Amino acid sequence: VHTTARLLRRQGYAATGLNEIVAASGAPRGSLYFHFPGGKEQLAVAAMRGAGAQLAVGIEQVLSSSDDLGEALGRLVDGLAAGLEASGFADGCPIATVALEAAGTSEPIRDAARDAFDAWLGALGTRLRSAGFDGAEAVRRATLVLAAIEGALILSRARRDLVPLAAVREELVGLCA
Amino acid sequence: VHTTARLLRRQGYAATGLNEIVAASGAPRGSLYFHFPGGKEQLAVAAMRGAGAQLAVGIEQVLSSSDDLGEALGRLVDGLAAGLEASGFADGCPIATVALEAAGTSEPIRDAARDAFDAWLGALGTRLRSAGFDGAEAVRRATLVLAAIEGALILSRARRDLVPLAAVREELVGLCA
Amino acid sequence: VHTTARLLRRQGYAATGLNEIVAASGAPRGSLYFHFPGGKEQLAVAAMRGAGAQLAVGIEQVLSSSDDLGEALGRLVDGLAAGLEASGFADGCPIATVALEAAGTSEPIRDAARDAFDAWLGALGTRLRSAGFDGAEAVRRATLVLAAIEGALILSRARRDLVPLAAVREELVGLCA
Amino acid sequence: VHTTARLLRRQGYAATGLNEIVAASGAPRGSLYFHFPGGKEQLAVAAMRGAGAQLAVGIEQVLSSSDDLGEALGRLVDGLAAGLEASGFADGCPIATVALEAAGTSEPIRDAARDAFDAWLGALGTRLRSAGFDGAEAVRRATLVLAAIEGALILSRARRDLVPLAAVREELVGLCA
DNA sequence: ACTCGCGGGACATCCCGTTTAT
DNA sequence: ATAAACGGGATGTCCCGCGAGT
Repeated sequence: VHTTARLLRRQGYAATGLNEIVAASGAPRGSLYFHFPGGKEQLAVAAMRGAGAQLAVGIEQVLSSSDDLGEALGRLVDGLAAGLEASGFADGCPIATVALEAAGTSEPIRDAARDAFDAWLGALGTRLRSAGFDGAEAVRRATLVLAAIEGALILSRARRDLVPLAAVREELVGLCA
Repeated sequence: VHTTARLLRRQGYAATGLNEIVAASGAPRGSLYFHFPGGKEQLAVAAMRGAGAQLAVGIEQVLSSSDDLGEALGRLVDGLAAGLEASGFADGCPIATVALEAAGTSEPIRDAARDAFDAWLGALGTRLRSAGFDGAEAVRRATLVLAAIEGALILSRARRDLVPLAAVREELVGLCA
Repeated sequence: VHTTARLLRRQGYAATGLNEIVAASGAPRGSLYFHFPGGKEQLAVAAMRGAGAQLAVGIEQVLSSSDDLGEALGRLVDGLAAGLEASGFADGCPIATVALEAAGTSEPIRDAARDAFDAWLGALGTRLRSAGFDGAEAVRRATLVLAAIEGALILSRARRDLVPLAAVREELVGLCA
Repeated sequence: VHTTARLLRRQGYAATGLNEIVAASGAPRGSLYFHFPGGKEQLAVAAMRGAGAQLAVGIEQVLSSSDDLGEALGRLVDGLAAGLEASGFADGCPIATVALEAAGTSEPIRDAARDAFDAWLGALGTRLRSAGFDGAEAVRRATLVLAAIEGALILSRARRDLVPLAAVREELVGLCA
């Protein structure tokens, strides 16, 4: 399950074979359809929900690590950038890749993606409100922050350097200071 | 070729079969490897470069359609949002989907994605400079704008509504006014 | 066990999965290999022997229901035809389907099939002798009757109508009057 | 294709794997779905139609090999018995096995079985009419002959001896002399 | 410039038999 | 005697890339 999340994050849904998952995880092939009768789709949903919840916790921790909003956001982007670089620009957003290719095909996967994004948006919005943004503006600004980070992860993966992430970091910190 | 771009935009690289492409396009099956000896990868690269160049032209046109920067950016997002909604939330960014899943696998595809993003970034940067941003800041702000739009397209596809795009539009317009 | 017989009669041995049996019967999955350590084969043999013995009793009852041999045979065919039609041409001979596909593979299954056929042949032979046929001729005629009925069940299932069974019924009644 | 017919005759539809067919025939695995886009079912139908037509020709030849009806029928049964014994009681009717197990599942297979049986019935009926049977009686008697032969093939395969076939042969010859 | 067919290697699914716990 | 989980093999399907034969 955890292995599935890692592979999905790097390769996406269609490019990740079930054989690859069982080979990489060491899990028994036959047990898969016992635990996940829904097959590949159900497995992907489970992996996405797990990764989404885990990252939500991480986001909340980082955002509450500093009283200064700009510093908190900066640390958030820095953490993602560090993870991306450490993996050789393989580990971007664990949800976005699958969401983009399977959103039009599978409703359960789309739901899992939406829920993950909503959780992250909620954490960002809460932090923004605690920094003085009022309700509606906090939601819009949180959406901008999340979208900009997601987009910067794509750009950085395509370029294999951290320049886009760094630029977005600067801008976001400047905006929210 | 054009059909390939449409399918890749919606389904991504691995989920799009060669049979599907030839069936949807009506093109002769055998001549594919005459025109594209590199096979599926080369075909995808061609589709991405075509779509990237086409969208670059579109971006430049919209950005130069108004002297007011905020209005120009607003129109850009509106155009993308209209296309997304018209396609039933199927047609997002024609590059991002493939870039995310194949960036770690195929270098030519990654190059094509980077070139497309660079072209769009260049158009945005030029427009920002003409609106008064100085060199380095223009590049950073252009990166923020592109990243935010890319991210908002992902969020909107996952939610099947235009709320994230609208929020990002408001924020970007406010920022660049 | 009884469920197994029903499924085997309709689908044959290889097409009937163990999962299907436990799902259809509501029996506990784990106790199957307690009662039938031999697995699927032993289960099939038990089902065949049960169905064979049950049908042997039915045949004897029908054959002894009339002093007139022709009338008795006619009732036998009528009963089978009614069962076939009532099941939507799904329930033919409970032995023949499995016998044909597994005869070359599994000796226990072949034995069970042979025993069932022998029991039915014995009942027919006894009735024919009581109607005046002498020993050797009774056996041959019983074989003809059983074979013709088996064959007619196949033809009727393939056609989804009772015409072949009716034709064979007429001929057999005429022959044995 | 021809290999498919042989395997289906011996093992039936569900027990015959596609792997087994391609291994036994030497045909390329990937070409299979080019020639038979319908997959296993279409392949089985083709095999059944081929075997049915071939056997129809054989039946007509044997039936016209003698002016004496009883002798012609005797030769027909003898030929089938010889083939059955020569194959170690593996090659029975090439249609019946598949018909029994797939008749309830696949309409194309049922159609192919019905057509084969009809062709054989037609050949038998024609021969019976030429021997003096009138129309309706010829059809009924032909049905009896075919059904008895089919049934005797089942009984002989289950017993692994030719006794049932020999008995049916005697009876049929006696009946039609 | 295009068709037909080859070729073999995945793919996701599901099966049957078993062990491990109660 | 029941249940959950293991284990690996086999299923039918379909894919992508390449040749001969026009």
